[in-house]
Amino acid sequence: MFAESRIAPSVTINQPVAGRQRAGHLWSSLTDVCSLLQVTPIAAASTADDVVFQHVQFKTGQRLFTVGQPFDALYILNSGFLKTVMLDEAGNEQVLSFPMKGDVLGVDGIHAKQYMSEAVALSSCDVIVIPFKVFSSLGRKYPELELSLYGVMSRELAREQSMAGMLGSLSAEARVGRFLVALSERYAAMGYSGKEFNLRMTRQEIGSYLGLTLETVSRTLSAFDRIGYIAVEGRSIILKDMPTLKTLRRLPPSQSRSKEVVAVKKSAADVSFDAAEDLLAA
Amino acid sequence: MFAESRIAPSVTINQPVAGRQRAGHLWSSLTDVCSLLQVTPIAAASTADDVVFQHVQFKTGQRLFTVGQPFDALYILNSGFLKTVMLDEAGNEQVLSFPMKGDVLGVDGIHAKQYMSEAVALSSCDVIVIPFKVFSSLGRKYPELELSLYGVMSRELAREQSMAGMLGSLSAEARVGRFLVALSERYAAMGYSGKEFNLRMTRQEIGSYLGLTLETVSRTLSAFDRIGYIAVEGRSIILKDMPTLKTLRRLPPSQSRSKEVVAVKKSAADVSFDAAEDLLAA
DNA sequence: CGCCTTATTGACCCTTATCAATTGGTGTGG
DNA sequence: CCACACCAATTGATAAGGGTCAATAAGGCG
Repeated sequence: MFAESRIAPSVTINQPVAGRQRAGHLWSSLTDVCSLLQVTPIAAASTADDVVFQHVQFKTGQRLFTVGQPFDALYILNSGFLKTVMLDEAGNEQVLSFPMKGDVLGVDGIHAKQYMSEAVALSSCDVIVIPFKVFSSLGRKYPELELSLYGVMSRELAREQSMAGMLGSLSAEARVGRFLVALSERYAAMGYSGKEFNLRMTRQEIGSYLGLTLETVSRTLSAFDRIGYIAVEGRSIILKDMPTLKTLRRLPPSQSRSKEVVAVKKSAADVSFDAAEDLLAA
Repeated sequence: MFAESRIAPSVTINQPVAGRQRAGHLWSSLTDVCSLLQVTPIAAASTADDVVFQHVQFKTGQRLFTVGQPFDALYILNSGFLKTVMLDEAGNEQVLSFPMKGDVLGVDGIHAKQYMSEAVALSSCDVIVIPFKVFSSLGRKYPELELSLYGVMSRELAREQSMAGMLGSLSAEARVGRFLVALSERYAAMGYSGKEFNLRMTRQEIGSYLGLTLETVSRTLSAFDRIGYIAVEGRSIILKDMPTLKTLRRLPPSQSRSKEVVAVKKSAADVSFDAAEDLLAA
């Protein structure tokens, strides 16, 4: 039983935390949760292995929580794929993120005591439920733990910031290119192939996430394929030129070049710039 | 001394926390900080009035911290105006926010132990420095305090999310309109007039923040003025039709209308829709 | 007082949204 | 088991929103 609940972290990182069976549900220990979060296991945590967290399964299309629902728990994704969405005043969905294994969900509900977004399963999912009350009392007991939540939120904030930067200043090609590379890196971090993978979301959802229409996403993918940066066939993607995809030139829309930094890094930048022009010419 | 350091919250909200003079610098108590953050004063805080936080002054153009600088403190803006910016790979500035009194700065540095953005003074500023070590130990002593940091970060995250939504789906007019209204509401919350105020930032900076060019910002403001939604003259703004500015129609770019919600709220929505068309016609 | 930054406005056109038609895939019911 | 319906994706035609370039005016600030 102990052996099962304490698999070596290096192994658990690349496959779902097994947890243990009890009363027909899966449960995870604090140690399991830490390894899932890639947090250096808390020294004292093993003494608290009696604290267990419940797993819940969701099928495609189901929602973990919805906008306005009272906030009471954080969720950690153990396996499967999700999207999180905001709803504007007209009820239109705007995709905010595509959480994957190890990601924390529901953080935006802490402030107003109700969730500000919705999390929708894009596949069968297994999530660990962390009641917020339990979490914060644990945080008091293990300062490293609360620091790690600060870390998670801070990272999330930084991600959202660079997302805003991207939406504000990059061309469609650059957005799609970076999106693919980001996905690739996350798959790779999970132990899957970073070169070949299947998209779990529709063009519509990608477009909503990137601030583009589904047609533009489709066209851009087709263009990338034609040029040879990738191979697409429906939702299957093979990346062939990640460096170029990652650095595709921003057509300088917010030309907010600080006058100090004008002619910086000519060589490296212009390589990807030329590549972008090829793309447009094709 | 007590009287000075514990001004009634209702008063301190609308004017800089005075703090107390000591060794040529201003200092604030924990109670002062709480009132600045609009956090319900911590019950036990008065017993900890020996904990004081240093104020620091910055002049226009100076930076509170820069990208890559080791993270060691959070900052709370006591008076003045700032911008925070990210730098892309080419060194171009992208404006992320325009912090005002009571806002917390530096949160994005927690995760990687170094600041991910820069904070630049747009006017003379007075900020309170909260060494993060001090903060987290205080958090352990006063759970309400740490909860309030969670709250701040969570709110910040939600703000950033709706910002991303706005960048991804709203027209230039809608962005500028909402920007003005948001500014207005923040000025009002600080006790200033929400109807008439001066912009503290350039068109360039507004554009960078909204994902537009300075020309588009300028043109949009001129158009608003022509129609009568506002009166502009350089950086002075008078809002004349806030409801319309706030609800200016989103030209449906990411037409991700969920099929359930199609013909919702006709009357209210179409009023602002018509208004938007007037704008474009003018 | 004069320089330099900021703002305004016009002309042009490129990128990307919009509208529309077609195909392929999947699931369901006759 | 096939036909039909439905959804995702691709691709083309068209146009407009907003970016780029440029010239001028209006402010600050040393």
